[in-house]
Amino acid sequence: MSNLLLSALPANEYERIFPLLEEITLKYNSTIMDPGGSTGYVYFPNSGIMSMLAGVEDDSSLIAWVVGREGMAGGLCLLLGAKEAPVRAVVQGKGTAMRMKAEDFKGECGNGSVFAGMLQHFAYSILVQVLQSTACYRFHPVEKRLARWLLMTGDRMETNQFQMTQKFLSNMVGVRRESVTNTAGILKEKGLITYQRGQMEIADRPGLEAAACKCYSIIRKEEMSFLNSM
Amino acid sequence: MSNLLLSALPANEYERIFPLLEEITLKYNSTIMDPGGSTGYVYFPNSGIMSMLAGVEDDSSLIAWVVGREGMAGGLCLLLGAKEAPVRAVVQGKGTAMRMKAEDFKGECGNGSVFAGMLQHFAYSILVQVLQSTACYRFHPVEKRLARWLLMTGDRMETNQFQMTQKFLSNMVGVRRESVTNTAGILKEKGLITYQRGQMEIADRPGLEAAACKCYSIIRKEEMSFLNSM
DNA sequence: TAAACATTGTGCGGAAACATACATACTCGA
DNA sequence: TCGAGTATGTATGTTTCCGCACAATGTTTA
Repeated sequence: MSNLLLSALPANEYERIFPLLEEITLKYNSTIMDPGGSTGYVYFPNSGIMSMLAGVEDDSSLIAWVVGREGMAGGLCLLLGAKEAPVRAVVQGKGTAMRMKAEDFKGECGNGSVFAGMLQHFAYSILVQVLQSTACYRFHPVEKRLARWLLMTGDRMETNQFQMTQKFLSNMVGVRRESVTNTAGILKEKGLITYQRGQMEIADRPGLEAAACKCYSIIRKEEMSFLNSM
Repeated sequence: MSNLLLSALPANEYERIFPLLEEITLKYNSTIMDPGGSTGYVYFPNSGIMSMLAGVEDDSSLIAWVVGREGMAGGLCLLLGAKEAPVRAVVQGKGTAMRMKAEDFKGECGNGSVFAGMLQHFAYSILVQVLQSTACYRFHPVEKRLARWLLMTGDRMETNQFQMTQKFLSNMVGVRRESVTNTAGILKEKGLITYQRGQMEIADRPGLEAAACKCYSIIRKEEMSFLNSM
C-alpha cells in the first residue's frame, strides 16, 4: 500500500483503519463516482490517477482537480458533512486503490484524529487547485493549459509516459478534440512531447514546464507544502 | 447581529463565542484580505456582501465566490489547517460584520463543536460554488454570467438595488469593462435591469433568472440545502 | 485478410470576446 | 458654473477558439 495519506497515519490510527480497507484496481476510463449520487466508497489511490470533472450535466465537462497516490477521492463531501458528491470521478491513468466504506470513513474522520486533520488539509489543497483552475480556464490559452495538465498527470503517474487520447484530453481540458490536435501538434513540433495513438510522453520536462502557465508551479507549491506537512 | 452562522449557534457555544466578537463596518470597494498574507481576522457579515477573487496576481481576477450574512470570510484556510488565504476578499456591498481574531477562531473550530460542523458544511457549499463557477466561466456566455452574478448579489444584499459600477463588475466577472457595457445594455433593453452611474437595479427578477445560466439555480439550491441544515 | 472502428490531421467560415481609441454624459467640488 | 474626474457608450480591426466536414492512418475484430 503506497497511498501517502494512509502511509502517514500514526500507528494507532493505522491499525484501526487498515482492517476497513480493501484493494481494488482502477481501470482506464472507468467512472468511479457521479455527482449527486451518494458515494458508497472513499478511494485512496496507490498508483494511477483519477480526474474530477465539474459541470458534466450537459456534456461540457472539464477537470476541476486530479488525485494520485498523494490523495483521496470521493470523501470530500463526507468529510465536510454534505451528502452528495460535487463532481464526476474518472480514472485517467490505471492503477490500484484502497477503498473504504462511506460509513466507516465518516466514523473515522468525525473526531479530532490525525486522519481528520490530514484530510482537512487535503481539502484545502483541493480548493487551491480548483481556484487556480478557475482563473486558468478563463484567462490562459489552450497551449499553456494543455502543458499544465500533461505535467500534472505525469507528476501523479510518476512517469513521463502514459495512456491518454486526444479525445479524452479534450473532454477534460474543456476544448474540442481538434483544438487538442492542433495544440498537441505545436508542443510536439517544439520537441516537448511525443505521442502516438493514445500513448503520450513528456520528452522535455523543463521545456514543458516553461510552456505551461504558472498555475502549474502554484499548484505544485501548494501540493508540496501539503505533503511536507504530513 | 444577524449573521446566520452565528445566530444558529446553540446557547452554550454562542455564549462562549460572543465575547470574542467585535462589530465593524464594511466599506464599499475595500480589500479585507489578500491571498498569501496571514489572516488576522475572520469575518461574519451581518449585512452587505463580500466577493472572493481568484487569480489576482496579474490583475486578471474573477469572482470565485460571494459571501453575505449566511456565511463567513477569511476562515476557510484556518478551518482546514492551512496558513494562507487562497483569495482576495473585497467588499462588494457595504454593510457591517462581526469579526473574531484568527487565534480565537482556531480555538473554537478545532474541536467537535456545532460551530465546527456548520463551518465545514459551509466550506463544502463554497466548494460547490467554485466548481460550478469553473465550468460557468469556461462555457457560458458573458450575458448569462452577468445575469447570474447580479442575481447572486441581490440575494445576498437582500435588495434589488445596489451600488455596482461596470468597472467593478468587469474586474470580477473577468471580462473587459466594454463587454460589461454591451452586455448590461442588452439586459437593460430587455427590461430585466436598470442602472445609472453605479446604481444597479434588478427590474424583473423572474426574467433575469431566465436570462441567467442554470449555475444560478444550482448554487441557490446548494445554498438552501446548507441553510436548512442549520 | 478485409471490414469496422478508433485515433489523428486539416481546412474553412463564423462567433465571441479582446485591444485600442475615442466620444459622451453625469457628478462633485473649487 | 466651470472644470476635473468618473462612468458609460460606441466603433474598428484582430485573435482565439468553435463547428462542421472530411481525409488519413493505425488497430481490432469478424
